[in-house]
Amino acid sequence: MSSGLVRRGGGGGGNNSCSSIVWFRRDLRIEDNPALAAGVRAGAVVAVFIWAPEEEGYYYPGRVSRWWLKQSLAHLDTSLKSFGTYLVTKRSSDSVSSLIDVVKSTGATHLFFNHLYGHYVYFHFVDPLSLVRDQRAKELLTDQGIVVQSFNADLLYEPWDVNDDQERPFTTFADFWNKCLNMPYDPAAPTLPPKRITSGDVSRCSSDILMFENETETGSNALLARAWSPGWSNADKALSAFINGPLIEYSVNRRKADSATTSFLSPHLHFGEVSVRKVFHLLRIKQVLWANEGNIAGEESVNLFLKSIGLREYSRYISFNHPYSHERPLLGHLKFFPWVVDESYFKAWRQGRTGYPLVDAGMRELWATGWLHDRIRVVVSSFFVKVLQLPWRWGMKYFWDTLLDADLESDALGWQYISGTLPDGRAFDRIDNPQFEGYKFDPYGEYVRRWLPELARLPTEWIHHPWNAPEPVLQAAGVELGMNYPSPIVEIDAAKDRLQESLTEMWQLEAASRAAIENGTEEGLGDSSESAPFAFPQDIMEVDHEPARNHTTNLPRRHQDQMVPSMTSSFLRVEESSSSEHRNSAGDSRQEVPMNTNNVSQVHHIETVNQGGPPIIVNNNPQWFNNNLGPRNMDDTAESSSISRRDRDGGLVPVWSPSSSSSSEHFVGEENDLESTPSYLRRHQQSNQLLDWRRLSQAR
DNA sequence: TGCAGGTTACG
DNA sequence: GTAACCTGC
Repeated sequence: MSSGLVRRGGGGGGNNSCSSIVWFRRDLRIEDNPALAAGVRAGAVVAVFIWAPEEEGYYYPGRVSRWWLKQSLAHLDTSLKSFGTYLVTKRSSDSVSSLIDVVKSTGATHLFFNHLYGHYVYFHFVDPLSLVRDQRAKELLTDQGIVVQSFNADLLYEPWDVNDDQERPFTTFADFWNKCLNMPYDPAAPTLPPKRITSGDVSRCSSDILMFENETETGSNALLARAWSPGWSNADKALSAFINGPLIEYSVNRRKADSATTSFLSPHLHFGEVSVRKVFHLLRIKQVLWANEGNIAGEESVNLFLKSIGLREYSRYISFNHPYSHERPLLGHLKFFPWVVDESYFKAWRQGRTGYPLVDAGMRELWATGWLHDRIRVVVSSFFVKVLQLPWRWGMKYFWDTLLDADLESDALGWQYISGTLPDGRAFDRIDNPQFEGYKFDPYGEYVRRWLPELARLPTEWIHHPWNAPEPVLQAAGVELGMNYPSPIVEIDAAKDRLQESLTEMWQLEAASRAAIENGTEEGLGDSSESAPFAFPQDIMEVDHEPARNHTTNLPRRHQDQMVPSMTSSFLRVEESSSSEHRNSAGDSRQEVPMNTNNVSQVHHIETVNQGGPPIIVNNNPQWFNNNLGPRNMDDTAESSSISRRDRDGGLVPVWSPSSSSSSEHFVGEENDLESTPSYLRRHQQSNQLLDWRRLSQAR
């Protein structure tokens, strides 16, 4: 494996300069990579990637996402070789112990890595937030005598640096983004790649071969390489191509479902192949240029594209401030929404057999390519939540499993926005009509015809509502509704009525639970303890199933936001714990941050039958995250925060603690939430506590 | 210029 | 559905 061409300093050569481990994660790039730059500055570098999908718990990456990762790592390795070293790869179920192994076998004295801000669902450590895990990694390695330093490479501004006038986190996107654009200091300017990288001593550090796909998957992935070129230098080319090409027309074209006028940067950004700060930087240059030229449309385009960058930032911001946002609605009342638990609906949606052409075209494109235009993501997810009224987390999980740019933070934000569970999200009771949206995003029906060949001969007049087409028209087009293309599985009008009823029920339950709390009737209408576990059959991906129709009565409904059926292979069962256990596990012991605690008792994963995939951790009670979160090593908030502004890299990271956003009226509904006894909102009174990581690492 | 009425966008 | 925005009198 060590075919390193130019292994300068290899084989014990790093005699007087120290050797650093650079831990690559979702920052698979050479350019503008602060951790790598720090390693190069310090001396010799051992570049490491650790594949530990078990640490993603429930969110094992989907097939196409793994394909991308594989290509991206190969690309990175090739680059590193040309710079003078190569990528050490490790297969692990525990990143931190693998890091320690690498430290021992290379004699490294430093570890550098870049922050992740996302959700993190690791069974052993039980943390909702990557930063918390990273802090723990830092402490363990510091105890081993390693100097550890971490950096921001993924965001324009660290989440804890963007606050309102009262130093509280924002709860709406527009305010957040406005603040970002008007910060007193610019985002750090992107840096150039190092000139060369001196390799650390990797002679005694073996690499593992990483398996990212099985044989079937290799076949399914064969076509991806035609459309996509993963890897950081390709990402850079894609960025230039977009900025010098389609960007100027972005404001005009961005709504077309079918167009190639979006940036296609999202998978590159997800894996950190391109630095968002570089994107921002180049956009600003164009913005200034076009503003000077009086090019209004160009300026507008930059602003709009910047906004989508801003949404990505905001998704990390939300994850940081609300570590459960991938699991549960940010507005508590949605917990009482009676979701329709109907797998045949779910299946029809996945297979693109809902009877609504725009939705179906989107779902088939997603399945076939792993890609979906942003507008169509909104259409299919909105249909999922509002028309089918399926639990939003199912849809989110399906996106996670199928999207090439699957990104838990962005997708959680998107689904919550669609579900109306953000203060600035869409209204609950708004149903978008796929027929009208069809003519908006795909006015000539070209997109539908591409993905639904059975409708290809239908005239544009009827393409988005074939159920209204006269029989002779259908016949001429070879369309037999209910036979080769389904009739709508749910009528929009019926969905509207049903949605109204559900919302009424939701508000009633919410009021009742509020009343129960005020009366001290503790559990009130608590739903968690009585929601039955939800098992899923294995046939989910079959293609030839005729979706069930006309479920107008007796729809199975649940009030809890169910755990997601696994799309890949698993048959899952969740064992409930008693609600008193919930309270206990959640309510106490937050001062201590036990290290290396195996909280099996809190984790209700009982049965996972799972073919070759990673162990899947199942839990439908998000509280289990809570019990070992907590501040330690706190600094004075104000002081630390001012330091962090001056010295952005490698220094300050706050210990996660719930944000103060619940004091905003927006989240007030959650405040009295009985099921979420230890609700992150309940603990909002605390502000983010800052921890000086550098202090830890300087204890050398 | 000011207002009514229509249109668009909405993270 | 609402609020900002545009248009025509």
